[in-house]
Amino acid sequence: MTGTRGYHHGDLRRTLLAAAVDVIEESGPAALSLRDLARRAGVSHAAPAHHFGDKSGLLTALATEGFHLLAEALHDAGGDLLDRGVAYVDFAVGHRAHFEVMFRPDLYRSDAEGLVAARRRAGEALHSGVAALSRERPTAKDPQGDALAAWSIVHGFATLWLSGALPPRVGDDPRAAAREVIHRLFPKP
Amino acid sequence: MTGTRGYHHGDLRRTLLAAAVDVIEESGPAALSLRDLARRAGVSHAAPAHHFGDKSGLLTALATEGFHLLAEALHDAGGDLLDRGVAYVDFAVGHRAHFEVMFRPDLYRSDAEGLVAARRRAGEALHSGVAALSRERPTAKDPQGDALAAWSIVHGFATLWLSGALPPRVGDDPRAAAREVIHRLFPKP
DNA sequence: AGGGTAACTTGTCGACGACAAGATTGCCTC
DNA sequence: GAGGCAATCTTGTCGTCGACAAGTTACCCT
Repeated sequence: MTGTRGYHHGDLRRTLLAAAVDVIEESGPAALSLRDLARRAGVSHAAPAHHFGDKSGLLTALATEGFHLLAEALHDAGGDLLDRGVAYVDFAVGHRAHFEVMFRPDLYRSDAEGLVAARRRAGEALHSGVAALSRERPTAKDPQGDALAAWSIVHGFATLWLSGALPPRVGDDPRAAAREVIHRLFPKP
Repeated sequence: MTGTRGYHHGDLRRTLLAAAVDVIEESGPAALSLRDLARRAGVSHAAPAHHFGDKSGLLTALATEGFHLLAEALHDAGGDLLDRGVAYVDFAVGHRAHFEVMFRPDLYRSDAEGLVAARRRAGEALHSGVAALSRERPTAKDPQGDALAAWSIVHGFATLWLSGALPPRVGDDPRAAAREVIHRLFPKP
């Protein structure tokens, strides 16, 4: 059913998205080409347009998928704020292609219906982690400010890590390094 | 001398870089086209190649210029860590085109000679701010970890701000919002 | 004055994105 | 089980772009 033989591919949409992830992980979003994706999937050069409309349609789908995956990853990380922060970084490193597209709204249609919903879902998962913080640290006066600071520090660390801008001494374990960085923002007794 | 008349443009290199900044600020780096820049400057479609070799050459020059500007901005901000952090965010917002290219190494030649030097200069300006912190807070045990956390939080805030991902309630003054966020990482007595 | 060289032009090629129009297949209904 | 219908994919084409090659112009220096 998912075989590639025959006139109908069977699962071309998913195949194209997976190929896009491969290309972006190898060479970045700038190197993405619909014709190349079609070649990798073994279909004609115009086949992708049927599923995504145009290039930004494909990237919209990729970003939407990314926000859903991020929301799930944050959910699975449990209620602890530190763990959620590490999960955020872990998602960025483990789904680098999705992450690189998600925060580049000039590449896709940021007002697309499914995307808006997925982004809101991820945003809520992000905020509920900070709500847990307010419970365990009653001294916190401004949970929204805490949320912004937490989001900034994990997002910045992830972005710097992915761009290769960090000095080598940071090491090669993003989870451990992220944990230390987040710990500085919310020190535990 | 800098007039556009005659066969020789006079200052084409700078004109092209300025036009690239305009395009990127309007539509992002993905929309950049050498032929469009040439049209804006009133020269032939192949003129840019003479100055920059190819597209990544132009973006290498833009990133190099960006790192120099960032180093100067950090220097001018003075010795206080908080002020330097605000200056970092202010640079990102005020030179959004440069900033967006600088941390996207897949767009340019990250091993180019001038670029490596400029990036190191900016890195030193970033670190010397944290050295000042160690002086005023002798309790700090790990200045390199502090530097990484500080860089992460300002870089993350700037990136989120530029991507438009922040909720509207953060307001429209990036300097003030950045100051609050950084203050959470390094609270003053 | 004149030659050398940097700066710019014209011309061309292959690749890409987008669009149009046609071919094929699975499915649904009667 | 036969016909029709819609979704899926193909072929063909156009304008634009990046890159390269080869030629042209103007500045500069002695």
